[in-house]
Amino acid sequence: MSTPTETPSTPSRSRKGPTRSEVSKAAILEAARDEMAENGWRGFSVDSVAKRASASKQTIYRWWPSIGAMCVDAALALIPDAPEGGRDPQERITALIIPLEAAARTGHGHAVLRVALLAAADDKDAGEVWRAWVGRDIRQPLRMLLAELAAKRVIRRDFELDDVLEQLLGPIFHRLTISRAPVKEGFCAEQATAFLRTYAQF
Amino acid sequence: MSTPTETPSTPSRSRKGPTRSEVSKAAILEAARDEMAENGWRGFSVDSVAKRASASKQTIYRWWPSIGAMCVDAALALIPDAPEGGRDPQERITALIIPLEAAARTGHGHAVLRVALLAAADDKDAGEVWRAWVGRDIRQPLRMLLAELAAKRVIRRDFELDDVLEQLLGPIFHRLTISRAPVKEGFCAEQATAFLRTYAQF
DNA sequence: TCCCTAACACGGAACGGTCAGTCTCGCCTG
DNA sequence: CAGGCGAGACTGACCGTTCCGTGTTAGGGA
Repeated sequence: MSTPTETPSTPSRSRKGPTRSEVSKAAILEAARDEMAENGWRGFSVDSVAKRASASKQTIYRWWPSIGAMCVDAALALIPDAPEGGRDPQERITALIIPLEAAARTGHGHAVLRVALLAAADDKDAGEVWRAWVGRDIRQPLRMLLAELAAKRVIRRDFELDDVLEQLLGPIFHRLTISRAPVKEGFCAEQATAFLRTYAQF
Repeated sequence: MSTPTETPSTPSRSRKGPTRSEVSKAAILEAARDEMAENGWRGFSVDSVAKRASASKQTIYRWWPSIGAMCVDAALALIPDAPEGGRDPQERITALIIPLEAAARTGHGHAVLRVALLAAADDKDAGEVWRAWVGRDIRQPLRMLLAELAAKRVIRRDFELDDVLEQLLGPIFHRLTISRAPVKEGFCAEQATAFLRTYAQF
């Protein structure tokens, strides 16, 4: 997984007492994913997660500032690392977003990602966790790549980075949340192709 | 407004007793919009809507099968009718989705639409109401239009209608929900342009 | 025409059940 | 001995439903 922001604040190891149990944390995230898939966002309950993970609610609130932040972390753990992009511009753009597609292609991942997106849109903390991840793993590398492509005259220079991001991510998020249709293989590659056609030089 | 599906089932006028109060219904929808904008989806409560509208919860559940369905109806009432599209393909596609942009361009509309989208993604009834509206007001006219453009060789024939829909709607929904940035004028026109570039004949 | 009555909408209030977020235990670990 | 842990109590809020008393309307009998 792509180290989902250190948000679950691992406490500094310069004090007395036991360390926080990574075992409990993992059990909580696992239970959270199952509850997310079963009950959606509004129907999601901390009590159920605690019970399913045989953990105490206190432990959950020790790791995360809000349940939304926990939901996003739980989902981010399903997203694999990005592959090495080749030389082809289309391949390199696809490589940035294909981890999302990979996570979304199972029924479980589809549902978990949906709830995480709902959390990110509905909960302040969750939104920050999500945007931090996107910023680091997608937006930043995308910015470098686009700058390079613009310099090479592969794409036009008059683009707004965030507009491009929305064009690449919007469709797959729409599919995950509103239409709920399966994400077919190559979906993200299509978005990359569409972007290149849109912003091709002349 | 674009008659948001008759979903709030207006009962047939062939029975005894008083008619349902359209005044109450309007007050409820108004109150619902305010609560949506203030509290988001998970923080949204029926009790608060009832109190704010000086209505009884009974009345709410008489009109709508679930609070999600009510939220979607409340938001749909903000969406104006589509303008007449001109002759230009780009204009005609833009005309289909610009009502969404118009509704999203105020702070209030932005927040209300966001919650409606969350409801549609999270609640079964709400999702049906939303998809029914999109199907009637956007998907169906879009299908006709695309068929015409394909026949005239303006666009390629190998497109999937729902993929196009996602490409047109995904970015604005992403902006409403995840990035929460203001929707600038011409946003939808850009999506239409991007689509035409992507699917242009060769 | 007039009025009675059954049927039902309304606001308000209450219900049992669930949940969030906090707190307190007693135990255990480093 | 500081602090994590599971367990569970607690308060206030909420959901979805039900009941109440009042008001409004169509249909029917005189």
